[in-house]
Amino acid sequence: MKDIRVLLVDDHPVVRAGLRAMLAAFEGISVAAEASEGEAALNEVKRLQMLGDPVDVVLMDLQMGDGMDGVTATSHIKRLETPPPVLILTTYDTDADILAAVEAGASGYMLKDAPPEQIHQAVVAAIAGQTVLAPRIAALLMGRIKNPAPALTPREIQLLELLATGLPNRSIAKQMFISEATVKTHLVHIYGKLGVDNRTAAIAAATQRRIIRVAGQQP
Amino acid sequence: MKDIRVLLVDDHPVVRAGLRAMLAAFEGISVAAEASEGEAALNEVKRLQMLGDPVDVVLMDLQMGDGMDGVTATSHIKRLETPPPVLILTTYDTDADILAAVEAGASGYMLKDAPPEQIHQAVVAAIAGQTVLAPRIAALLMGRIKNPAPALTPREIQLLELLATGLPNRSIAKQMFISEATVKTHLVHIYGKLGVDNRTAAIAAATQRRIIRVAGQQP
DNA sequence: TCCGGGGTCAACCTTTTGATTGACCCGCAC
DNA sequence: GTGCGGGTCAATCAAAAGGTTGACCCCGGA
Repeated sequence: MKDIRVLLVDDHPVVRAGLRAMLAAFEGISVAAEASEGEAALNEVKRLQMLGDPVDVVLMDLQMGDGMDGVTATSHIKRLETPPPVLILTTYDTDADILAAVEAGASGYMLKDAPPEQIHQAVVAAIAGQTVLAPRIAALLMGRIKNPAPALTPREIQLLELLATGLPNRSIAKQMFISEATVKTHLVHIYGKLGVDNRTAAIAAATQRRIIRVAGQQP
Repeated sequence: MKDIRVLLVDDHPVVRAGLRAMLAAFEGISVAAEASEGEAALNEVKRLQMLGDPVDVVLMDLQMGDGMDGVTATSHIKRLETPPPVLILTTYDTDADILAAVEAGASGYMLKDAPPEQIHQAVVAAIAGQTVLAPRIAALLMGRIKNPAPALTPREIQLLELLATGLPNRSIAKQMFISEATVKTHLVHIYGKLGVDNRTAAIAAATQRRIIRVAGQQP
């Protein structure tokens, strides 16, 4: 039987080397290619498909130093004709990342501190078409069901993240390519969902519920 | 000549495997042991010294899921009789732990996205007794010397903490038993010291410099 | 097909925040 | 005792943020 062909996407050479070494310990699996950034990853997927030697699964980090980020790359890959499953493998377990990644079409969400067997199993399960979630992620999602989720939209979360960096509405508008009026509209919605009435309280609430992460904060 | 003996300390199996594979590519260097957390690292150093087979250098991550963190572990190791050099190898360059790590006696500070040769060179330099800093870290430290610490007063920090919970000036005033005018005065001072011009940015700056801690944030 | 939600924008008005100036009290170091 | 920094307060004006209403577009599901 042919080996499972994996594409590694991570901006850290150390992590790529680690995954490569880790996967090498298992039978029937091999690293087809590596990419240090989203755009390169997309091109690799396309290139190998063109060559008739497609990757079976993509292991994708979310945080990328520069270049296209993991969520964007995932959604691009998922828009291909015959997209491979994309397994997110990242360091953090915040809502912002998870929701965006799942919406972008990711087949799973694993944390980097997972033991080798778990990562291997996740890869196999992803190829089988299953959705795999790290236990901590699963628990987090369960908790969210019991605790009526605020249900912020991706756009709102994106805005919230800019908000937390201390930008005024005007700058947020520029960065998001929308008008200040729209920023205000989003803010009103966010305040309503979070049950607050000012930006500072919104950041506090969102941080507490792990919807966003703030500077200097550990996973 | 005897191999350089390295101790790897990182809570992520993936990263440990990566470093191991990466170092294996170089001559004259070998991984003597691994630890997933600070206390285990300290014990490994002691154990190998006792066996008369001491490690020559420690590669230490700062962020540790649970157990003793990297800074604490470093200072413990440095209190041994014949401490090996400790090279910090971490993900963030915004981390306020940089200063703490250097104070704890770290011989260097590298980022995980560094290419293999750089990491190898850093290890060699650390053993030679040199201090090695990633270019980005060096630049950051320089900036911090030029821009000395803000030196907020206790009262200002207290206010900042209330600020971070999302309270408006009026409520902060009540909780601190002062007038709203005084709250504003304090805020102006805080903004000046932190180099910002609004409350949200003040929280972001104070959080990043670990002046305050926000909800949901780990120590 | 119609409806609803997400996303966008504008006008308007109120409230809050930010910036400036000036003032007073207190304790402590010089 | 004089000066200085921390802490307190007030008045005032300008700027930003918050709240409301109403509107348009697009898309996907009932």
